[in-house]
Amino acid sequence: MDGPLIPEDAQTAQDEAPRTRIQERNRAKILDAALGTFSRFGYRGARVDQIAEDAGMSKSNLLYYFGSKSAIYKAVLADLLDRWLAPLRTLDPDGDPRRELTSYIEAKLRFSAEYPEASRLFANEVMQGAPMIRDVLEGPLKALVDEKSEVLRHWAEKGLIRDVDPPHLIFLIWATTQHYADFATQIAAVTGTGIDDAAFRRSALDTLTGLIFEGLAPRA
Amino acid sequence: MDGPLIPEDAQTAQDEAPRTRIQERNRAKILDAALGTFSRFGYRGARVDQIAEDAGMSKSNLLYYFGSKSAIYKAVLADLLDRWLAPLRTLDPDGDPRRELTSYIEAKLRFSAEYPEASRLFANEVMQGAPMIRDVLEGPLKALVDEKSEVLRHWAEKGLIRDVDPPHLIFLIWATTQHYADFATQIAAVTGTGIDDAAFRRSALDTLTGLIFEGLAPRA
Amino acid sequence: MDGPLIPEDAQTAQDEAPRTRIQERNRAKILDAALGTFSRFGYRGARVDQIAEDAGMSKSNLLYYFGSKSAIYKAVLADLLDRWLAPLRTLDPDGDPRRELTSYIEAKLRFSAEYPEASRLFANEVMQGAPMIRDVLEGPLKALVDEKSEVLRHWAEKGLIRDVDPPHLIFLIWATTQHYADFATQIAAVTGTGIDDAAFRRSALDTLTGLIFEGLAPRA
Amino acid sequence: MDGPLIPEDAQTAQDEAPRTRIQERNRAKILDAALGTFSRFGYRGARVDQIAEDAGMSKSNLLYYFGSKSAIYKAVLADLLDRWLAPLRTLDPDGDPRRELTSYIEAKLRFSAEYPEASRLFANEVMQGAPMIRDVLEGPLKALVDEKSEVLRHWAEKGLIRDVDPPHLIFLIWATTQHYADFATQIAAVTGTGIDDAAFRRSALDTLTGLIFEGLAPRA
DNA sequence: CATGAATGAGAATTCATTCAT
DNA sequence: CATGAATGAATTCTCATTCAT
Repeated sequence: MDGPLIPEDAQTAQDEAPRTRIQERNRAKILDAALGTFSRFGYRGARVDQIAEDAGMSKSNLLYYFGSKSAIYKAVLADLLDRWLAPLRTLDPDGDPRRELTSYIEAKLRFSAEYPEASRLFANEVMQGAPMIRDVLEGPLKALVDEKSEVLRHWAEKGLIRDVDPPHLIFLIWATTQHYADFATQIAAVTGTGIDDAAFRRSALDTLTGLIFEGLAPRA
Repeated sequence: MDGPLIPEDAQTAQDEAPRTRIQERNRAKILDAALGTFSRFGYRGARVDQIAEDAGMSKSNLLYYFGSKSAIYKAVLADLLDRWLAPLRTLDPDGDPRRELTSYIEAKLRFSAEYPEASRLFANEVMQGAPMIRDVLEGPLKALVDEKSEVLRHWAEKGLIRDVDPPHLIFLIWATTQHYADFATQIAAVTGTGIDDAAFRRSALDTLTGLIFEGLAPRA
Repeated sequence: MDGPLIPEDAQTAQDEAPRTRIQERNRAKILDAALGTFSRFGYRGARVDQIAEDAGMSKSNLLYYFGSKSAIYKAVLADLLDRWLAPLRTLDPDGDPRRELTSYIEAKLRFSAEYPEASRLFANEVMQGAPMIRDVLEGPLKALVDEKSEVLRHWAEKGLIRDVDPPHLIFLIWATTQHYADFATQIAAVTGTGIDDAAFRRSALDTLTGLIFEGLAPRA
Repeated sequence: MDGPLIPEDAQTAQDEAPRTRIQERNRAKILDAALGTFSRFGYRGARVDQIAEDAGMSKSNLLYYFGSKSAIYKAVLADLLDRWLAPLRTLDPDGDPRRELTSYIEAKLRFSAEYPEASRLFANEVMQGAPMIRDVLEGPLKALVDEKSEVLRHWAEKGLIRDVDPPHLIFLIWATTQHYADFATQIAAVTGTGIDDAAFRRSALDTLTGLIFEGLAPRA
């Protein structure tokens, strides 16, 4: 549960080659541009030309760094998966449930606000059946969910929270927090603003935690 | 707020051409196949060939019915939009909040279970910036959300529910109920089952309504 | 030198079938529409759909009358070829050169004004190498030109006109008179009017005959 | 009245991209092949495949140079328009009318002999309504004709030529000289030779100038 | 007579990728 | 490192023609 969730392509890895400064920078520019394009159009819809242009280099040069379109896609996915999962990992069994969950939700909302494209790319990949990351979902992710479900059950047993089905609670948090990134267009159409607005993010967090906790809290 | 949300192409609609039996059947077969393909690959990723094959006809014949890929896409979208929105429309201001919201959530979950592809297609369209249905989002959808937000505020004033930000509550319901369709792959990877399983749907509904209402209910 | 220059397609001819009133009318509508389309776009550029639409019938029905696109084209060409050649045929060896040539030029200009599309279609066919009417050009047309060249030479011998190369004179008349139909767009762009304007046609005729005859007339 | 009549596509021109040797050669090969094909079949009838084949390169590579069929067509037209117009520009008001007009006619005949395909392409474009070059016809071309018409009127006033309607004289020259290129097929069918034959060109020029000038010359 | 349904052979582009320099 | 040149395998869409009714 430590290393990268997706192993880099052998082709790309080139363990021997200690990357130069310029290589490092170009790889970063490519991954950044690729994230933007893939998140907007999905894997098949994205064009290598556009990624290259956005990255400010020739298509040929881009393919010099990543041998193929799919290699870029995989690299981008690998890059974001770790960050996507990180927040859940920090959920502390020994912490106060309300505090722990609130800070988790807050972290997820922040992620949606800061990396909406990553969120959308992830959603896209999963919606298409997770062809590239199925292994990650069935392996590390499932393990993590199982582990944290245990934490929730543990809390319930101790009477700290009401007894709910842990996975469904986790899904609710994932769904709602991602929604602000993935459906930003719809939200903007309806409310005129979005998650990148601080006040809006605040009210989203308040409403969300309000709903969740007033429901979770054991009654007197 | 009655007619179809997306007007059919003038070209297609023409003089209200009374479609023959065979036309009706072929159009249906095409729309059905198209929904499957578009929902899996998005607009750009979908191939007309495949839609035709899934619909059991030649590509040429398919294009005899719908002049272009984008025409098919629009027709599919128009078809689903109405169904997607229908449940919210039925929310009755004079009904009991718990009963009303529960049946709304149930309807949405049922939609996710019965038409997961439609749900994913909708999500895909919105995630790409809603190029085709932006008007619908900013017009009819916004109007509907505004209207139902009033209902929620009304209920809060009467002390029937706790005072929450209505749009965020609506987003939460949308997000969670769609999640079961859109992220079915991830859910299956983690839980081994999904929304098409009756028991699972039951527990999803219970957990969801449990969380929402115990939090919405005004305290003594 | 009597029958039609292009024999009708065996397929179309159907000697046995004495055409009904309605058949006759539909054939005429088709030929008319076809002339318009072929003259605008050339053979390859023309679309059967459009001809059918212009003729006010279904594509299938059109193909019931003429078995194929090329059959329509041939029929149109045959129709116009005779009319195109007719004027030259009337040049009378025993008439007054000035009167004969003037009325010939006038007839050609009238043809350009009345049937500009026919003129353009003919031009188009010839410019593409006359694939359909090469036989007519090398046979009947050459014969006719030879015959009338003799007339011109005869006139020259009798001292009625100056001695010029007959074919070049004929070409000059063909070229200039057709120009007003074929290059109508260019002429309109430059002069703001065209051959369909009576005054313009008059001045074209006057200038043309003026140039030709003051040059042809033997000097004292 | 100096720069190219049709501005190159912004896309292509970009930063005055200094073309490499190989680019220059390939562009030339393409334009050459395109001229041949377009002139034979017109815009719609021409096939990109064939142009590529004639240019000795793959269709893909051709499209690497010119992004689309229409871009090639425009480039070809732009290339030829200037050359088509050039001769008229040189008509010198202070020169001797007979000498000036003769050398103009000679230049036009030479153009027809050397670039019959260009002539036919131009004719084709105009006959279809000049969709691409209407602006040129209504602007630069009209201006040029107006200017040279003044020259002719000026000559007439000075008694150097007979008083004729200048535009019609210009049309006569255009029509006849182009005729030898555009209707080469017909001319060959009738005479057995054509403008590419030196003797034939000579007799065409003599007959033409003979006709025109004996008519233009003021009588004693 | 007439039309709707269906199709296969094109035709123009698009696009990831390879090659040479 | 970097880029221009080149390509072949798709991919959408067009269009004349055939078939069934």
